[in-house]
Amino acid sequence: MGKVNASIPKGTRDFGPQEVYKRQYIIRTLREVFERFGFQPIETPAMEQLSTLTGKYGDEGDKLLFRILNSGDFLRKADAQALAEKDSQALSPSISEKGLRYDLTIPFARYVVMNQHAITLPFRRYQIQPVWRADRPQKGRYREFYQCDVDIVGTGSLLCEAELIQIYQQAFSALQLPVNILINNRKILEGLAEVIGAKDQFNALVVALDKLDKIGWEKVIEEMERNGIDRSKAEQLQQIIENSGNDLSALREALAGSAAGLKGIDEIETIFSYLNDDEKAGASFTLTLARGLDYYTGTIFEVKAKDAQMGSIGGGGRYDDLTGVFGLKEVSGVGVSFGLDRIYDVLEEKGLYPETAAQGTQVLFVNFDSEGEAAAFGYCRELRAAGFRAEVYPESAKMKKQMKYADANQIPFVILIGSEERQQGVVTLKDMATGDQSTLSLSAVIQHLQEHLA
RNA sequence: GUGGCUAUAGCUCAGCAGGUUAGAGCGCUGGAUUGUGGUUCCAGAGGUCGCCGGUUCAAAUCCGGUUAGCCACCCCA
Repeated sequence: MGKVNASIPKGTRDFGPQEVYKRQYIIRTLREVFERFGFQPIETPAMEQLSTLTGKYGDEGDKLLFRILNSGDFLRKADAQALAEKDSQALSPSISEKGLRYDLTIPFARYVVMNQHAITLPFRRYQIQPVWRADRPQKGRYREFYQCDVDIVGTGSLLCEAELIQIYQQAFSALQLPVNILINNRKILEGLAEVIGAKDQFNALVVALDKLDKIGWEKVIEEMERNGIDRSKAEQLQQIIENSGNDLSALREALAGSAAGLKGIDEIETIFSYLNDDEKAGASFTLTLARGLDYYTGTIFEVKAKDAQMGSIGGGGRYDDLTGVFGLKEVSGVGVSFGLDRIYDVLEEKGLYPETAAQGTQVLFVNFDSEGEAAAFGYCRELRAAGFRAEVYPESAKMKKQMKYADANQIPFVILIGSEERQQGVVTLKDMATGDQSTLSLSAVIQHLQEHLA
């Protein structure tokens, strides 16, 4: 076999031990919060039927789906005409029936429909798994990344929205990461479109408005015009938004002509009424927040880390009829997602990992010779039984090499058992941070470690 | 899908008005120190300069192509 270049696909990454420890720390923290709120874990397959995935994320989303080539002699069953014309898009359905999941929400909707018999609504689930998007990678954007989703389906209660805000706050508080939580309601945006008479260009309006912070009113209006919204209507929208800002009562007057808009305002007010003062302070109604995904129908959320060069690290919203496309009507759901990889990047950038995030070996036994090795192996067994993470260096290499190994792996304690120690039935314990050494019995070692390791 | 930048040792990079033998720091190996790492000193190994082609007496250096990575746009976690 020829030598192949060692590489991994664009937009994917290997994670070394230190990185995995940190990722596990984030996941552990999130899971604790999720479970505190009564959410239950599920997992779904990496691949789904392509029919489950297509058409759910808009045209853009469909392009970003990773498709899995059928096994076997797939060309024999391929659409002959599409193949002859080299029409990839038309050919695709006949040679690819499966795809990698694009998010966790659609697979969850599919799960709910398929497992109706086994779950009791309302159902609270969390799910921490990778998703894949055939995007062009860049900072904070990967082709394989983890989402950590919490959703409640089977109730339209706005208590759920309030809980999700609490979950965001408690999770990021536990991670010691300051964030802004932005909240809006799709119905309010619909109300705006209705009031200015641009109901038919709702999507264009929302996509353009979402960029307001970034590009300013002039460019937003230009983009709206490009997408068929009259300039006068766009300017009317600007007027409304500048007048009311994020003030709900002012907005209520402006949207007086829209039933949907007023309902949206009612919903936001109800949600805030459930929150205490601290919680209210950490979440802000943001009229220009407009998440693109087509299925949101009510509240929408987005989370951004404060003072960080990173897009959103979380988002979500309510979808009144998510399971409808799979044949289960009138099941409302609301949920939010945490972007693990982006949270990781921000914590890394800000140096916010606690020292306890690492979970490496705590004690290394130096290997002197075959007799010492056997003694070390036995002591190591006892330390492990006592709950410590311990290992014996597997061969009697030079002491310098073994010490370097302990150093490189940030192992805080080293135990030496040479002939002298063996004769006296003791071991030498070295604290790598201070360099201090002491000769102790194993039970004294255990006591010492219990006092000095977290 | 569109645009910009980059590619030299295991890693981070220098070298590039073309010119003999391609360098540094870190890391690695050995030694100073045959029971002591992280500091210090000495020595050593390690490169078809991403790949293909062109210009030239001569290319890591200039030109074209190609591949890969990064960044931005679109969109998003």
